[in-house]
Amino acid sequence: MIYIIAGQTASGKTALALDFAKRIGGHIINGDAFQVYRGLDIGTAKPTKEEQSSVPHHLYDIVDIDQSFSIFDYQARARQLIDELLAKHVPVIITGGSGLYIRSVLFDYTFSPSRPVDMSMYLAMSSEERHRFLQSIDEESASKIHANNQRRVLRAIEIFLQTGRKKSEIEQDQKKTPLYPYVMVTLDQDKEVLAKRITTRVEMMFKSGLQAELTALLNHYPPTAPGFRAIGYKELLANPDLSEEQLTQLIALNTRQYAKRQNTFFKNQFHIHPFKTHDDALGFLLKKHEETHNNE
RNA sequence: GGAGGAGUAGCGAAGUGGCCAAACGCGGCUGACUGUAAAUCAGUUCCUUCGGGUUCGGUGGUUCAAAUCCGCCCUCCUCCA
Repeated sequence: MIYIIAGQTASGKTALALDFAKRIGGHIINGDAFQVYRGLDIGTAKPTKEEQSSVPHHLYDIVDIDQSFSIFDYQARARQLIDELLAKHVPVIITGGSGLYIRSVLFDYTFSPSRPVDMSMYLAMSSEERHRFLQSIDEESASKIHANNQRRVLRAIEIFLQTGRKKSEIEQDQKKTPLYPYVMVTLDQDKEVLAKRITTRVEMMFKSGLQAELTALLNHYPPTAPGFRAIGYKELLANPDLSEEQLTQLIALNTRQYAKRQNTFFKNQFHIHPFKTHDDALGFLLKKHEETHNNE
């Protein structure tokens, strides 16, 4: 059984995962796109060293900030890890806020090994032309992807060029049921409560030395490194003239908007059990764990 | 006290007689999501029983018709005293 603790950023996932893991002797697997980066500690609210050593943690700090890391890498590493742990009957707890990453592990998402293809011709097209081209090779995908969503249109074209198959066709062939049995819990704070928590958290990040962390990292990595696209870092890099107060507001705003998108994704893409409090969620998870234990 | 300028939807800001419930941006809300996902994109945003109703600082006028023109009042800004 895989336990998934998801929810919006700053909702209290880390603490819940820690408590639950300790109670059942489980291992925690990171389900967060930016906590995989070494050095991004304060801004990503990564579990502290002490927390990480109190329970086995996986897939944290596995790549450098200037390395690219994608769902493809995540899926492969997470699945391998899950298989190993389950084989040893170790309960697996995935926690994080990157819904798509978690989905790609649980469901039969298939990513073909990437083969470089020349996209320059398509990059040069207008978005209308590009969308029309996609229509000509994969009508179904074109109908699902808005012409303005250039990133997705391009990817659908790229898939076709790399594999010779339509994106829609590849997805058609995938199993629709989860690959692993799972229970998923989310922590849902009221909007106002979450907004306050986010602001407080951003203020804390500055107090803990977010600026200094970034400055130190910039001695080793270029500001364009993939890891620096994370909220909390990208704002600092893009707005060197803003005051700490203004930056706090900007980061909090971006975080709130991100939290909203997370909420939509979890609510609509998974079967979830939502809870408002840490204790309720923990109680539910423990009960679930007991049930599955008795069935084994 | 005098001279100018400004007050438009949650905020910023266009509009200066009819095509205005009012462009656009931000924020808010809802949604999509299969290799950048802490990303990218879409819809929506005065009220409504969907017939309509009530708006552009306030008020009184002019006009077939006013956010737009005129009078008075209120508030804010700049300059002169």
